[in-house]
Amino acid sequence: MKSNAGFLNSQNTHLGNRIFEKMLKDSGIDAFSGAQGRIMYVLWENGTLSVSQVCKLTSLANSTMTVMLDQMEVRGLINRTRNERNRKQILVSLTDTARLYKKEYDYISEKMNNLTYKGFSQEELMMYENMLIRIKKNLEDYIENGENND
Amino acid sequence: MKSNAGFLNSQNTHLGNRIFEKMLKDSGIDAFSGAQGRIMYVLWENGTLSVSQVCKLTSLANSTMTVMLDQMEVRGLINRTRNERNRKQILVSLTDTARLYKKEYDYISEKMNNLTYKGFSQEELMMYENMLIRIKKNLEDYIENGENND
DNA sequence: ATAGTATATTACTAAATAGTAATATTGTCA
DNA sequence: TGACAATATTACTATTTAGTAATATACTAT
Repeated sequence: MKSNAGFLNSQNTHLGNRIFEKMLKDSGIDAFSGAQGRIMYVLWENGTLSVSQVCKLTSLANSTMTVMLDQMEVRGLINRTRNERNRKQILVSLTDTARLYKKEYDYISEKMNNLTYKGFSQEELMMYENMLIRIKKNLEDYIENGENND
Repeated sequence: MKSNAGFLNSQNTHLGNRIFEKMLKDSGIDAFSGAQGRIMYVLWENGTLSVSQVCKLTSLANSTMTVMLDQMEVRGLINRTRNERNRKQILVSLTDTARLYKKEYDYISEKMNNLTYKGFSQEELMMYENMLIRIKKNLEDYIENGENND
């Protein structure tokens, strides 16, 4: 299959990240970055999670996550506690401070969506999302078992 | 507009990058990385370009580009020469060495596409690409002039 | 000629991301 | 009990990406 969708995607990621970081900064939010916001997002949506669940839901590597959680703990955004029901796991939860930022984050996300998907109908946006979900599944499947049967 | 397409996209980027880097490594390619490959890609496709054109075509920031080109020059992948017709510009061109890698890069890209868009019809893939192009335009427009008229 | 603009580099700082190898803790199962 | 697997941290290294401010060079237009 020949396509430059992957390249386009990489471009959009760079552009989008730069815009989003600037939006946060311009909104006076210096308590957290875009990358930290994405981790907070899965915690806002799902409540308390184990570290590996946060990795899974953000698609970040374990080595990345430990570093990010360290920072966020120091900045008072998350707490880490051991899961008493399965003491192998560390549970990550948002602090009250972090919870306060949800509204502002949602507002900026919406602004970001408005400019990113300008000209898209509801149907088109849903179609796009569905494709992203299918792509994600393909990539995850490959990482889990596909590497060995090319 | 409410959507988590941006979040999905960020996930797919992480997963895709990890897979692609590993594919390069597993293919024995240690002469360049995925990020460098994307810069080489626009040079393979367009021939010699000025630095700002490479920035534009990769959607990377200028500060990123200088660093990347420094590395690639040291590794013998690109040359920099001053444009004699417009001596403000530096022209970036691929070395013969870099040109040799095109076939292998294309092969790996195709493998990457096959797994990423598994289950997609030609029409769906084209639709996806078209949406990415529209999104890119929206983001570029915003960076160029939209920041001041929200 | 000079002022302003465009192009690019230099020289920083900082953050995000991933990989690896070693270690600690805990749970599971034979 | 003892071996193994799962979960997470620690302690690195390296790369990618962006921002900023200063500087150099070259073109343009008045």
